[in-house]
Amino acid sequence: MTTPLKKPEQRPASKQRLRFWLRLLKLQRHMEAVIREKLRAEFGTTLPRFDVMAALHQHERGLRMSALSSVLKVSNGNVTGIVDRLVLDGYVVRVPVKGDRRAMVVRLTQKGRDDFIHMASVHEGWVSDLLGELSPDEAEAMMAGMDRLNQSLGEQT
Amino acid sequence: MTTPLKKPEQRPASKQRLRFWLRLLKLQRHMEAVIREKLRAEFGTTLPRFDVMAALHQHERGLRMSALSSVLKVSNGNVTGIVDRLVLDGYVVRVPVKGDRRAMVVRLTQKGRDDFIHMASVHEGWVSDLLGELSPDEAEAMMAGMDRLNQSLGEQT
DNA sequence: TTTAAATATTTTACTATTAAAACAAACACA
DNA sequence: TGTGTTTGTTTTAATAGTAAAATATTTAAA
Repeated sequence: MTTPLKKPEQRPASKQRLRFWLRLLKLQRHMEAVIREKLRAEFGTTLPRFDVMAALHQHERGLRMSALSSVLKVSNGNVTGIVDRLVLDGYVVRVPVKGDRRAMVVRLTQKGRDDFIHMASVHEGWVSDLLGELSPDEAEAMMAGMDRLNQSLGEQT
Repeated sequence: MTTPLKKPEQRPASKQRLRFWLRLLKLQRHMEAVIREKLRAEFGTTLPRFDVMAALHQHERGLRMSALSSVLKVSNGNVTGIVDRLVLDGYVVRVPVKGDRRAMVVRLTQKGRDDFIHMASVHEGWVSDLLGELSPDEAEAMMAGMDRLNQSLGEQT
């Protein structure tokens, strides 16, 4: 123990980091709530559906179910349900993988691609508006910090 | 239109802010996943339960259901279910409000208080470890940015 | 080649989440 | 005093999320 007195500042670094985390959570939750609501109101869709479509848009050739859940960092069973509903609505297809009868590749349909491109551009505007307070330099500085944290988190676990 | 040329950098600020948002999400999701898993493994509880208990711990006198959902920024119905389960397990109680037979105040039980205090201190350690890369100055600088953003979000909506 | 282990996905059971509807009680006011 | 509106909470129906079990297939090993 380095501070044997009453309770002057027991572990300031730890308290500060906790405050940091609570601020981050507040910002993230607020932004996410706004984006969810706008996706619902303007496009009748949801954030997880948007996320799946975004991942598939980045990987034109499609992704296996397991790759999709790993990219999105959610469970396999979760992705199964979301993809089921996207298939129902004609935004994605499940394609059997030649040479491995267990696996399925999920891919955007043309309709899925067209709709996503439109939604993504509007979405970018929402995000930009929400972060309007941020100057480019400030954004860059904070991103550097977040990148370091993300990297250190990747190394753990 | 200010940039009538091909597509040199259509709206760089907007792209940068989008990247900022994706970094923030990644960090938040990773940290949240770790914390969820630890809460489950070490304490057999969940993040929403922890959040409710944290809110009630800050408000010793208890909170109405509606105040609770407003503090946590989740829907009324959501809180109903979480509180139901916390009541079942003896961590919180619903107390009728004198003078308004519609309302209920939710409060921590002694057991709830004791357990929360213990969990909260361990939780603080987890968060501190996850953010170990962050220097105090850096944390302070980033928090200032997040505070400005949180404030500007509060003003909108 | 049969068997065992690993892999890919889905299913199951449960908690969490929302929006909207349903209820009950309080309030406003003619 | 009714009666219509607002307020506080729960219920309902749907999607989302998890861990764990189940299934099917592939790979490895004996």
